[in-house]
Amino acid sequence: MKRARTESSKDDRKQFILDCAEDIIEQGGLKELSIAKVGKKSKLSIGTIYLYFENKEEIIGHLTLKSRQVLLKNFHESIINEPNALNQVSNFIYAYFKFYKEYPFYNQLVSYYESNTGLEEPEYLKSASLDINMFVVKVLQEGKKQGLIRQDLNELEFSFLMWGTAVGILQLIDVKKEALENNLKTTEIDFFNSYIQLIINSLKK
Amino acid sequence: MKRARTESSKDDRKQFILDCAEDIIEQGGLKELSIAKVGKKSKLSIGTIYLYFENKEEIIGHLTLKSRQVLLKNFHESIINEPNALNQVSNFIYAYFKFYKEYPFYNQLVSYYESNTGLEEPEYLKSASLDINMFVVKVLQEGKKQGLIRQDLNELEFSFLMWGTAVGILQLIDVKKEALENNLKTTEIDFFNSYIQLIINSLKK
Amino acid sequence: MKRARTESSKDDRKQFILDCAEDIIEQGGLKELSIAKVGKKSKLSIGTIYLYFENKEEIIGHLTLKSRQVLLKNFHESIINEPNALNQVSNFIYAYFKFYKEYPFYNQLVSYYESNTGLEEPEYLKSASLDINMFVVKVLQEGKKQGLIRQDLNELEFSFLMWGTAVGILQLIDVKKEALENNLKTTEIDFFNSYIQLIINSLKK
Amino acid sequence: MKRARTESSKDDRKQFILDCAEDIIEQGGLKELSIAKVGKKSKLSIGTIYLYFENKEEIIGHLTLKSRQVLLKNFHESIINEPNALNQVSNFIYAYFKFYKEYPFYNQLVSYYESNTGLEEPEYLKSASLDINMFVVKVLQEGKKQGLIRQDLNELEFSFLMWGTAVGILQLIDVKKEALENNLKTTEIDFFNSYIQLIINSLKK
DNA sequence: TATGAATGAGCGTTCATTCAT
DNA sequence: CATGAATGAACGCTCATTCAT
Repeated sequence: MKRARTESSKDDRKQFILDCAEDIIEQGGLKELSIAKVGKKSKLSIGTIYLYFENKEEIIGHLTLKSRQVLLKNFHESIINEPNALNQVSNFIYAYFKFYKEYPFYNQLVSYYESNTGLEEPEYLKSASLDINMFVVKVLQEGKKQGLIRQDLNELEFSFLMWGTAVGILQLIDVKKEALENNLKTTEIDFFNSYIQLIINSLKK
Repeated sequence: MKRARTESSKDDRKQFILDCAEDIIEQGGLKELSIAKVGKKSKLSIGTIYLYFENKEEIIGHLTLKSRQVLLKNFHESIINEPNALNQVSNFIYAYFKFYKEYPFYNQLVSYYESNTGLEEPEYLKSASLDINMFVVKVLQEGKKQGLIRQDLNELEFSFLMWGTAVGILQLIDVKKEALENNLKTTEIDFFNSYIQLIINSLKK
Repeated sequence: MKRARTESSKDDRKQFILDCAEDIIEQGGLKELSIAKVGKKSKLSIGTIYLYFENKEEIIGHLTLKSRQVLLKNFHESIINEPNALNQVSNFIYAYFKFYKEYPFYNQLVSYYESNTGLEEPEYLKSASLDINMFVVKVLQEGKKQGLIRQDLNELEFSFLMWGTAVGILQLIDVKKEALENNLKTTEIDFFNSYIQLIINSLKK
Repeated sequence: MKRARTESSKDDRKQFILDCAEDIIEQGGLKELSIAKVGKKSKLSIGTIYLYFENKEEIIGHLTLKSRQVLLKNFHESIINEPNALNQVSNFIYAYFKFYKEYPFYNQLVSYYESNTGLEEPEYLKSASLDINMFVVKVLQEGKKQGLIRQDLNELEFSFLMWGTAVGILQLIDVKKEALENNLKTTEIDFFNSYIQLIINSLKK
């Protein structure tokens, strides 16, 4: 009993630290995150931060985890009340766009392991990642059942294709915003809708 | 004559420094690039580096420019002797895959300006970027003429869609290599070919 | 209690760092002051210095403030037991001479903000500066009351005149010491006394 | 003959380099002066600069010399057509004010030896300095003859007093400009005129 | 005479991590 | 559990001076 309470209060503290770290990133990007700043924001000492997390990387890992969980939750919410599987696809891709607008630092977290450590993702991150894949797979399977999606589709493969292309498109929107506006004379949202159409068309029979 | 030799030796030195910088990035990512390390690798003093480049950003800018030029060159080479425009598309997308394998740090360079400085890309980088877009546009226009590509296609928009999605797919291949192998039981190259198919299908009439 | 002790030890450390910085300036001028040198002198690491001061400027600011406070204290002490306001003037100008001999780097600190940063002095420095002016003003007012100083004197203006001329005379004594001795056949102290006479005469009725 | 021509052309070159150095200081203060910048401005190589001057200090020394010579020339010009010696004093002090406004970097040069090297001034600087003193001495002697200046005045001593106080007043005007305006509600020129009056009054019988 | 490439110690500043309390 | 002072290597960058040509 006592253990349980302690554990939970430890988790609360952990979560609190993560929230503070998130605030910092939200305001200035991943490069602004430092342990000292987390300490200041949380009003905990630096040493205490290291009591709950082994190192900075672990904090970033947990933030990544959390953001993936939030993303999946958003995906689920985006399709309730929408029976048509193809529309569901549109919906959750669009949910990703909104998610990215709300957490613009998300891709920085996602690409953290690749660009900043060269290390593999830890197991819990892989797992959260696969959860998202499985969500997509289920929607695509339902689409097949509904006869809206071509039968020869490899759902899991397509889930990876969607994941990769969506991340890339959002990065491009971020980095090339000006080029899109000046050369293509389009808006972010119109461009993203073209991307959604690209995906939808390649799913149809 | 003497002038020409001197200028060229200065350019050689510049190129040598860039090569060293590239080596460093190749081995440890953009975050590993520091002037001191370039100095060590090139066996030049720190001051000498600054004789050839005004600051670190200029080095990164040159590397980015060079990689874009190489990419465009690869694109051009990938389509000579291939008359069919749709095949040309396959070819240059695949050329991008090969390019990325050779310059795996490429995307880090691309996103450098946004994520690390908050500044816009300098004009010469934007221009090199647009050159690539225009290459793609021309191939797509030719495809329309050949009756292989749907007439309602917005070529420039599609060039951006290709750019963004291809970058994302290659990143995913890098980061999720293991997941692709373990869960999807596929190879990088097969997965990338699926991506090419996705693009080709969405171009066809 | 514990808090008080901690706070005071932090202040002690701060003061210790300032003392080390002062030593360095005293030995080689303001241009010799560097954080690394302060670290070496204090046997603290560079990082520790930055634990107590935000940046080098803050260190210089504190030294400047301290020296102004010491100067004012010396002024006060120089006039106790001296009822005659004109004598008080002589006394505190002479106190400035002694102060400058003890803190020969003083003028370098004063002109630091203008010549080295182009920035204005921070408010607390301006305030300490004005305190000194107001001390002078009070003495001059008292001199008027005593009928020793001409009634048409603008006290505040004269306090600035004294400030400026005294600084200049002491600088000259420093830089032209040899010329004073060789050409003028006088000593520092005699020359400075002539300056005091100049001031006193221009105050008299 | 040939030697003479060579020497003179060498002097021309030296002068040209000094002019370039002066331009740089004029634009950004003494701290902006670097040999590389002088090289760029003069379109001479760094090595060539070192052919004409042993080190940076020597350049600064020569600039100081030149400015003292210009100052003396201005002093002379300020008193022609003015027979009254007391007015001559006013005139040349005011000429100093104008000189300082035109060459605001002047005091930086003057105090360079003290604050930046701790070394004595070289002989040629001392000599130029004494020339200025002697100019003042002559005017003061003339004033005595004219019966306008008190007979007990030590002219040489007073020339040093003037020199020191004037430099100090101009420094104060520079550094404390804001304080003068905000607290004293006066202008530079009015304040400087008060200083002139202070000097004139202390000269009078 | 003239060049200018090269040096390298130095600068102010940051920050992940440790550890004695 | 919790603290936070302390570390020190690393960063990007500057610049007076040297020296081989």
